[in-house]
Amino acid sequence: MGVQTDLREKLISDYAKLSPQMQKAARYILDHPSDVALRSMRALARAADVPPSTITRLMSAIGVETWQEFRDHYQNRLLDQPASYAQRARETQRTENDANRDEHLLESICRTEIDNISAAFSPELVSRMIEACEAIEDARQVFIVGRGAAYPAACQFAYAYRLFCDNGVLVDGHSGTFGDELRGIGRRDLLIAVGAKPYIRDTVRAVEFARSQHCPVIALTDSDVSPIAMDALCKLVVRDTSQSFFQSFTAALSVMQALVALLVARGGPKALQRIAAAEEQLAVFDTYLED
Amino acid sequence: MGVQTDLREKLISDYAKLSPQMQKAARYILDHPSDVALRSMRALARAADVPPSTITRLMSAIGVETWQEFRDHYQNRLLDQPASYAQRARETQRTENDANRDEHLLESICRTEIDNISAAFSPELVSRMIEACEAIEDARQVFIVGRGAAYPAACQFAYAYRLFCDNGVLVDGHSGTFGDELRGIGRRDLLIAVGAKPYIRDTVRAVEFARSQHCPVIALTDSDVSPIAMDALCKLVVRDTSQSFFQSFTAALSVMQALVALLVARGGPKALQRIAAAEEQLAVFDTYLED
DNA sequence: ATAAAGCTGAAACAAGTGTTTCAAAATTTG
DNA sequence: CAAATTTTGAAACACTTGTTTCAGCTTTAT
Repeated sequence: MGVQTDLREKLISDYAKLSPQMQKAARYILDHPSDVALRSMRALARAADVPPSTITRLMSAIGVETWQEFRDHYQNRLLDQPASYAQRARETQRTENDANRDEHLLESICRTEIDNISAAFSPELVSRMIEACEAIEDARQVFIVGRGAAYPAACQFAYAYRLFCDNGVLVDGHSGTFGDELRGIGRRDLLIAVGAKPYIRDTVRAVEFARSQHCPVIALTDSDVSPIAMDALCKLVVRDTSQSFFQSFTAALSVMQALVALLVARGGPKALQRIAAAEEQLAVFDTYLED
Repeated sequence: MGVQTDLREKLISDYAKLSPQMQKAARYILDHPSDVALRSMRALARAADVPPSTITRLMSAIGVETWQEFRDHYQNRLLDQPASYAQRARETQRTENDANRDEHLLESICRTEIDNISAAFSPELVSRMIEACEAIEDARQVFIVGRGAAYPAACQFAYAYRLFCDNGVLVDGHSGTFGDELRGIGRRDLLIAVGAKPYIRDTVRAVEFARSQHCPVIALTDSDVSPIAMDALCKLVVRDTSQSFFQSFTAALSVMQALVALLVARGGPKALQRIAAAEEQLAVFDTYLED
């Protein structure tokens, strides 16, 4: 059962009880952990100046079934994934009885969602989000497009953005065709396009049109080579890994919300003031339930 | 120019000139860089759903002699950039000047979002989600309501749900008033209501109306005592903690997506069949961009 | 010293690796 | 429409992989 003992610690504590050759191997592993993750067992054995069989013996000595298991552990450490994702996935597949199947699925979804979010706030993405903010702040008008499953994320941003800026336009095709809504788009404007595979034709067309009018594009999508990301000023590539048939737009939504938060933070008191005004207006329309 | 050309950039810039299969491979590599460093070429090919030869061909297409060379490049990248999330968090906390203020904010948003998601998949919520699924499966019609900031989450569910069930209705007020859309709601139906503080009057009214018609309610909201959750058959209470002025709907969206995944999983092959049919229909309408 | 216990490394193994080849299929061209 | 060209994936390849086996080599205890 999954007592997630750290194999490195195990290696250290058992070190004294190992045979000389195994100690040699163990020592090399302790000194060169990344070799375990990246090189083959034989290559490691060569580097440690030890026959391959010694490594195998070392494995069983520290209570590890197979080299694969050991390597997986080190690979996950390198990726900074606290729990062995692959291993857990296998575990989940094993217990396939009907009673716990649903719980397993949800647990696995949870892990995936967290992974997706973590990846979305990687240092690289963070700096790209800051770039995106700068572009948004400089834009005359901000168009937001997202169809199908990506619509909610686009919608979320548009809704929040409009509470403190009045230059946001959600291109949703509700009011006639796309062409109408994008009319007049130009180099001083900005298009935020959201979409993952399968790419919806309308979204790609909107991006292409914007580009043809020299309007810069911020792409929130699933790949660097997504058609939406082509020639984009700023590519916000997020994971949409999911257990189900549908892609997950959780990370996309999260990034959208983060952009809003960032814009407000950078906007200072002026932004907050505008939000207050917007809220007041909504209150006038009796939108909210008073407590 | 530098021998140290970034192979990733090369892959992106040459992407358009590659053959379809190579694009498939290139795309997988771009989306899963750590697979290059950690897994074997054949394993990667399998994951990318491409024959091994395609990878070899891709190598020569981008001017790389051998897979080894390519892999080494990615391994070095992985080692150079140990920017583990936790580590980075500690680093950033040290420097507290204005330049890093944005990074800090995003960092903190990330943590909060992960917390929100984790809480949403707690054992208690998991079992409630399973209850919710059972209710949805038994319902004659499934109405989904969510206004304002909660609209995207409602929308997301409605979109996905409609791909495999035809008894879902998104109550969004687009087609006239709420009253119209909820007409005929009754004890055999189900209302899924989404909303957090500040509660929007329309949503609460919809819940009250449903209740008056003896229609059970599933509430996706921020508190057990939220007006939306009153007398609900099933309360899915998620956190919406956020660094910004706006609540975060990430957890709500995630739960919605999880519900969909669960419904599909429980629906078995029949559900998948329906999805296939829906996809086909979308293809007929030329919705998607072909690859 | 000598038998018992273990440790060690060469060799053998089945399975998996990266690469090349080649004929069929798909696409483009004339 | 057919011919020329490109693209594709299965098969074959030589080699490496992780593991097991086994005979020789310590070491140790009597």
